[in-house]
Amino acid sequence: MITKTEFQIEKAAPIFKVLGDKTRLTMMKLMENQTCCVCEFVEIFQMSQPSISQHLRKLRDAGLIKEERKGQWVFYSLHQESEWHALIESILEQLPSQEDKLIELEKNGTRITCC
Amino acid sequence: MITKTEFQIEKAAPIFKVLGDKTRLTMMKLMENQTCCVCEFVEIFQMSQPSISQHLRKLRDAGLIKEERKGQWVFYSLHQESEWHALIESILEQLPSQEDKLIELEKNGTRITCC
DNA sequence: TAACCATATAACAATATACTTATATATTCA
DNA sequence: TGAATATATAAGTATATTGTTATATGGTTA
Repeated sequence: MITKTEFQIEKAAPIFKVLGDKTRLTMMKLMENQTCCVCEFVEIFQMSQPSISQHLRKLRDAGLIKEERKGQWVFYSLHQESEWHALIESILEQLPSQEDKLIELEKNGTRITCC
Repeated sequence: MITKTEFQIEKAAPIFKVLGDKTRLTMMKLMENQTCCVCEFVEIFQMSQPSISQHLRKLRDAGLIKEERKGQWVFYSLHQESEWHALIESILEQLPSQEDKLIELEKNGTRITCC
């Protein structure tokens, strides 16, 4: 017999797995306070666009973020209505701000066209 | 240049990765309130002893738990002095109790010799 | 409509993960 | 000391993960 608590911990583990990658964890921290565009992430992480898309997909499939299309751009932000949102917030607040990465973009003049 | 915040999030991601497995996450929740013996885990998870040992090693290598040998048995418990302990506690308290798994052992009469 | 941009998906390769079985090590006890 | 018990490690295998390049999709604009 599968008890309720077993079910819950089995649902929680994949949430941590998806957070267990430095790219995705940094993405989540960046989205803690703002909506981010795919092309921003591509700049920030210096990683191929498909790779960024695939990371975002995992976060979205886990229900942690939501997407919003605006013209040709897609913006991602935390999915506030997620059943995991309280847990996620309590985790993110214990991680250091990653806003310097956005500021870095400004400085380099590699700020993105879309935003 | 690697900034301090980059370093920290790069250190945090592997912590979530190690929690991102249902066996290890359940182990952590069980150890939240008590010290557990390897053989208990073997019974609870109905998994081979080497597999249990390997999971415990990952938790230990991440600095999340500590071991204490008592005779032929090895007991594991949360590593309270870990730099991650506050984060870990805040996570575990949001997960459902797994104590029913220990109670189940009692009922089945498969309670372990060591404890 | 055609060219162009942003994003997603597909297919693939390299590496990591989580089991398994076999074996080594450490401790107890007869 | 030798057998028994508990745990750890090694080696191998199947599967999962994360990146890549190539291509498809969707929206914009000339």
